[in-house]
Amino acid sequence: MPVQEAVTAVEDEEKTASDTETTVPRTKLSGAPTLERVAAESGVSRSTVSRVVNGSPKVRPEVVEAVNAAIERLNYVPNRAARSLASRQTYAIALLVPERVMTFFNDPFFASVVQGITAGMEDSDYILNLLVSSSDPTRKTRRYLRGGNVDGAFVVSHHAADRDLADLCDIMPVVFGGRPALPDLAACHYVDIDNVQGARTAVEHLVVSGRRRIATITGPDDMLAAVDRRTGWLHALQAAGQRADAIAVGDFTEDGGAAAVRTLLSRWPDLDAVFVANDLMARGALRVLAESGRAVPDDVAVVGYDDSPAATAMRPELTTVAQPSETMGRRMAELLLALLHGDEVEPPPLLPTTLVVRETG
Amino acid sequence: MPVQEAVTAVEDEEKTASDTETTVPRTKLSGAPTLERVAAESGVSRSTVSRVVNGSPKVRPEVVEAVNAAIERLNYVPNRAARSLASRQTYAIALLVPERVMTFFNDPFFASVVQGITAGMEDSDYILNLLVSSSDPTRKTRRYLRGGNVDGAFVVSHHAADRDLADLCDIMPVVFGGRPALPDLAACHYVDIDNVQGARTAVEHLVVSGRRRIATITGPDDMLAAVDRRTGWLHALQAAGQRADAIAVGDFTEDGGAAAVRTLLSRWPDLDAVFVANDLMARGALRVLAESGRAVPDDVAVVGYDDSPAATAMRPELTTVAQPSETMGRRMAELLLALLHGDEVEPPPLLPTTLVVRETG
DNA sequence: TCCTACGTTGAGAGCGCTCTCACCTGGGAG
DNA sequence: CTCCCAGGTGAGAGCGCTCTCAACGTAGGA
Repeated sequence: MPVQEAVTAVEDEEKTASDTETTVPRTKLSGAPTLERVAAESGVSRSTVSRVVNGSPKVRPEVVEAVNAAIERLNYVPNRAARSLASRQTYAIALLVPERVMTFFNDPFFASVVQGITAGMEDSDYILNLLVSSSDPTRKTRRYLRGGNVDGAFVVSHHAADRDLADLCDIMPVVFGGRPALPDLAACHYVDIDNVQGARTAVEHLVVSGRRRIATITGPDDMLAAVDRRTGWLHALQAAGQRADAIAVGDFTEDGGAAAVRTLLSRWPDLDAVFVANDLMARGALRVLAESGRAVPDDVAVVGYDDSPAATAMRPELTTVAQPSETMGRRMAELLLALLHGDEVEPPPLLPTTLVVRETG
Repeated sequence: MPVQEAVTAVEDEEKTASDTETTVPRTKLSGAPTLERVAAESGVSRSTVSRVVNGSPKVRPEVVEAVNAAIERLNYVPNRAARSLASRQTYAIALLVPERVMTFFNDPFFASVVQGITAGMEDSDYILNLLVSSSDPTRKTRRYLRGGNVDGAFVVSHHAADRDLADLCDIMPVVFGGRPALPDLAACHYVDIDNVQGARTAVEHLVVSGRRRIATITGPDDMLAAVDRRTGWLHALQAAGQRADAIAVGDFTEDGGAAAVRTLLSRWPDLDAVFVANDLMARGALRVLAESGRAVPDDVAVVGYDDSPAATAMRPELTTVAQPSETMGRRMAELLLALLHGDEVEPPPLLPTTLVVRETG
């Protein structure tokens, strides 16, 4: 039966060729093979080829095979724009990265999350559109997002309290990395790490090793991760029947950590352990502790959070809480993909952390 | 004159509405306004609206105004897929990030470059597609790139020696961040930082401050940046009439730097300065130097490269070479945009570095 | 034997836009 | 006065795909 079709194909090509002569093509017509071409090549209709490409079950296996062979032979790749236009889906997902995160140095956490996301999307048809938005998202970004250019979005951020982001959730499925600090949590989806448990485990470790005056250096209160870690610290101390009053607030930077531990030392000179909400601050703390003549971990134990490369770069090496950042990215991808697929999803569980015991506590 | 047109618009809406009743729309038809709609609203043809949207000069100013008003009123955003399909341009650019770079994210350098790129693209119609490719780029990535889904590509990498990437240059404009280690350089475009001059300046600084035995710790030979830095070191020493034999190869990690400086110390115990090809290795070197009882900078001066946050985190603070990473990203964006626009471009000049003198030399 | 049902397939109408071309004006040249 | 040209405009044909619907066997039941 391919005879007639083969003729059609030839005619087609000739017509194309002569068209080329007369109408002057805007770009090389020779370019990508189309569905039409594959149809001619395999002797079926465009519709059937489309079905094969999209994995419809209602095509005879032998036809599927023939079409796939033709696709292979022609090296056919579907045209995304055409597909989008016809199906009203973009097969694109926005990856929103607040500018702050980009400049936020040395935080391999986000890089890992993004890597997890990309890994999780690998087998899907979706691609990622990188949007680095400043604190005041530009007209371009907004228009882009509202203009129906993406089917969904990831938000990778520490404090995702943007008003625009909340609205975004109404237009398309959005998955946040970390519980967003949004008023209406119900509307949006997120994957989070169990910061409370992570901190709690760290502090329990300190308690078990005999520490009796355990302070903490927290992050800014507008970052939920920081708040959660402090809560974990509190719970562990309450469970152990210890006082939980030695708190200093840092800003997640090394200098902030240094300043915070100085405050701590002056108000609670008898402290014998500090749980620090991230590694960078822990480094600052270590420095000040050394300057003040206290031995780590003999006089004061220190436990950080993140298990960043900085942790092993310190002397002594930092005991810290490792976060499953890449897993987080993967879960985010899975969640969004499910949402996009229209599946009924339930909130994914909090991801567990791991305490990495090194030299400081 | 809008009377007749207004009627048309109403009819249009009614037809749409009744269609909705009978044919059952796949998605809410109410959705985005189309060119057609804007045309009806402003009483001109679709063609004219298209001209206005694309900034054609051959439209009467008053018409332009009327159309823009309608666009504003309707909150019209052009449909990217339709535009792509018709114009055979995608208005998308691939941002290729080798996986290694993601994991190797001790390096705020890349984050800055990416930020520069996004900043440079802000005012264009193009958007970025993030493609994190493993060393063996997946089928998906390849197909995506060859499938005509992007108009151009950025490659952000240390060693861009991929064979696939070379081929990519034949299909579309590609701009590399850093001179690619490709056989046929002529075919592709890049923006690079003047590593030779950066290193040379650093070493000259050492020479001027009276150092007489200046060693270097280089990076791997397959990274052009490393090779260039070593060349700069060589040139400076030759110009100063000093011996240039004290070389140890590192791997850009802290431990690599430590090992390298140990080698250096054992073979050239009289060295009084080390130029280290990146900050991370410099940290390792500093540690070993301290362990070996040498004072920095009194006995041995150390100069790093990158001016990463790590530089200021060290004690003593590291003298190092700052790279204009964000500028590099910006230039990359400008270059690719020009290429895409069809402009005749000449290779951009090497970007100058800055020596940041701190405490180590 | 006819009718219905099902499983496959093809035809064709768009999706929203760009771009060519033909058409209209009006003004200057012949 | 006619012709031509140019700027400005609209009509209409696609771009490559999806999706509905109708048409086609073919097989089962009445």
